[in-house]
Amino acid sequence: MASKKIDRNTILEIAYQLFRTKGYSNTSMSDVANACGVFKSALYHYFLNKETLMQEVIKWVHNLAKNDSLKKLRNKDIEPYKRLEDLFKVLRRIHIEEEGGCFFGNISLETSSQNKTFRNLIKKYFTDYIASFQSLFSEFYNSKEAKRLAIKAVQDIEGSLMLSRVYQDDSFVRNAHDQIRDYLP
Amino acid sequence: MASKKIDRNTILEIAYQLFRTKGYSNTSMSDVANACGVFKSALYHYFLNKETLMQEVIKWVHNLAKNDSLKKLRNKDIEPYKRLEDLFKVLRRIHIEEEGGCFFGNISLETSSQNKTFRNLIKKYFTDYIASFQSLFSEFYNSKEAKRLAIKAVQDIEGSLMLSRVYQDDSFVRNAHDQIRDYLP
Amino acid sequence: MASKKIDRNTILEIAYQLFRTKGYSNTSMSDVANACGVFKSALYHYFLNKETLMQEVIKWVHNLAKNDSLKKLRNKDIEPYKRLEDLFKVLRRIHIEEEGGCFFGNISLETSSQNKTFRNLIKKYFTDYIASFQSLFSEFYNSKEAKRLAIKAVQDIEGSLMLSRVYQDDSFVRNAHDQIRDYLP
Amino acid sequence: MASKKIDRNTILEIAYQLFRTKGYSNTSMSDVANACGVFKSALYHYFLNKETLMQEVIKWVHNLAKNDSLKKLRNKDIEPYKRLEDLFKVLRRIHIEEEGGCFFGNISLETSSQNKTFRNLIKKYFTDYIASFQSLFSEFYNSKEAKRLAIKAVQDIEGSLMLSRVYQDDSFVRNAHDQIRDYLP
DNA sequence: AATGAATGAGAGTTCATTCAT
DNA sequence: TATGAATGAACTCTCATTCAT
Repeated sequence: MASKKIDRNTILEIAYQLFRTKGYSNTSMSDVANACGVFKSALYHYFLNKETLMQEVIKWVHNLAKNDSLKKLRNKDIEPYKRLEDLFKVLRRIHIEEEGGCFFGNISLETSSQNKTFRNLIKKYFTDYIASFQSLFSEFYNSKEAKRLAIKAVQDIEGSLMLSRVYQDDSFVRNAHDQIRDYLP
Repeated sequence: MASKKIDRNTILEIAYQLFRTKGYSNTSMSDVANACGVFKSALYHYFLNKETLMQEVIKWVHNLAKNDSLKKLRNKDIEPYKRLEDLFKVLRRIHIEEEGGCFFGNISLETSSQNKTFRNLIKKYFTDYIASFQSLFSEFYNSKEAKRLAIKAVQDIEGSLMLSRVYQDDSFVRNAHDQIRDYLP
Repeated sequence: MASKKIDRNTILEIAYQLFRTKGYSNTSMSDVANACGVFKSALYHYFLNKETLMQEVIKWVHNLAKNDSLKKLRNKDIEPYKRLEDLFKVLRRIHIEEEGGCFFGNISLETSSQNKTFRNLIKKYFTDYIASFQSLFSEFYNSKEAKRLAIKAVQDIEGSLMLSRVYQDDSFVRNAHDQIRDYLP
Repeated sequence: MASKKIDRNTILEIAYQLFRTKGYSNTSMSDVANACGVFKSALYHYFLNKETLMQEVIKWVHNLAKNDSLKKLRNKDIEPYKRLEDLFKVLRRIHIEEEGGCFFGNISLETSSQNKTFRNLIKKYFTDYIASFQSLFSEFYNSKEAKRLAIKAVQDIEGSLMLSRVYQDDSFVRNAHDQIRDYLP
């Protein structure tokens, strides 16, 4: 709790990890401050309030995914199978190794019925997520079918993450990844 | 808040609806007491604390499903297609018409990483849920394949509920139901 | 801060004294709780929030005055001069001996421009206050003139209280009382 | 909040308006900084702390009045009636048109019982205020009577401002002005 | 002078829980 | 059993103020 200079992005990253693993309601501003090694009031220098912090976290994570893993899905210089495999590798690292599952999946069920702004931001993420899968599948299917498969993929991943979380067993997620891989011809 | 004789089961039902729609952390004992028309302290006559209340709620809902909708899935006196359709009708009523999605799905992502007891109770529910689907599918497939499809079904339903919640659009759930129906030959 | 049973009216009385002497913004719920010998949270058992507490305090003081000193002003069984003198005695006790001036005067300048509800409650008090004076003066003047004098009286009292407060000198208030006494023929 | 060169007098003027309309306790250093378009910490270059700022504001306003409106009251080159009328015009502009009433009246009831320094500064203002009226009335009455009327005038003005504030009705102030005008023969 | 970050106390409020009646 | 009051910790957020740059 010493006098530490803290960076806005560092707060976002730390808050992200807490919100992802503990949930939004169950994470206090004190939790965030302590994890940052900063006084609670310092957080309010960067963010208007807890709600705003959460919104910024959501946007930040979304942006990170957009410019990295989701972007790669669309990169036609790489073989489709390889692209899928690369994404799954990232997802397994985030969702399984780091534990706590998918940030968006977790918070969507907790917050989307309470807070319209959150829901809209989460929606934007899922729309991008689905669109990226669709882009990949479009290389093999027509637009409509590609979209159907993309939705199915996201749905499968999120559903499997839930079961993996409950059963503390990665195999659900791994199986979901396998199934999605089979969408490619 | 008046002097109302309240029944233990009524508390469970009311608490269930609150936990389902608002989440566990976001529902206070005051919320429950108010919704029950009872003083907060009265709740502590029936339940040791909030955690216990939640556990009892989980068991209660599980039992209700077990003795009703899940039971029916196994009833060979009724045509398999009809059984599925009946279940989906119930699910749509609970998940969509009453809004707020699936209690177990919602709370599993919120609480299962925080509270081992909750997770184990939720696990038992999903095990029963999957087993009931498996029982149905066993009438057409071998045991292993039936289990695979059962897991897929539950996964699809929960994944689709998440998307329906985020997009405020029932079609994801309806499509999931359609897909599962197609598992039957 | 021990386990003390506290009475709602006691809270109102204690809060009244604090708000009167320290002002509304400058009196914290902790101040009130400490003065009551009660935990802060206990106050919220009786009052929704600080604003509500203040509103209830205003109503309570108004009612007290209405049923006591203001009522006596209208009592025709007593000689007019005596009635005025009795009121002034009470005012001097409250405003001067107990120090801190007039609750309504003090809070009206502090809060009436910020909070519409407060202002309306304060307005009701002053309307009653003026009406009581008017009732007395009506025994000697026509209605319109009685009202004019009543307003003048209240205005004089409040203005003199301000000067008495600033100069720490009772004579302003005493002079105001003398002037009002001269309104009677 | 941008990098603005701010002038000490500008801060005083802005702080004055805030303290006058919102009250001392209810105006934060942040409020002042925001209204000035300056960082909070910049204020501490000009003023030791909030208390000092307030003291300087009081002195500044007092000085302004002293060298302007109060000074004019004593100017025998102008007809007494005209002088009074000029003052009232200024008072109406400040108290009514700009809303929020009289700075000194407002803060005297809020702060004079809490802070001795404030009270003494406010006292000095009222002493000057009364003396100016006295100077005018001395042209028609002996010293003692002139002082009595001067006090009455200030008292009336402040009392009427309170009622005008509570009733959101200028007529109290206007009537007070009319009454004072009648002190002149 | 001025910035922008940090401080630490304290504001109002809500929480789960306990206890005397 | 049920009530209504009290508890004490924790919550979100704001305050006046300080400090390194």
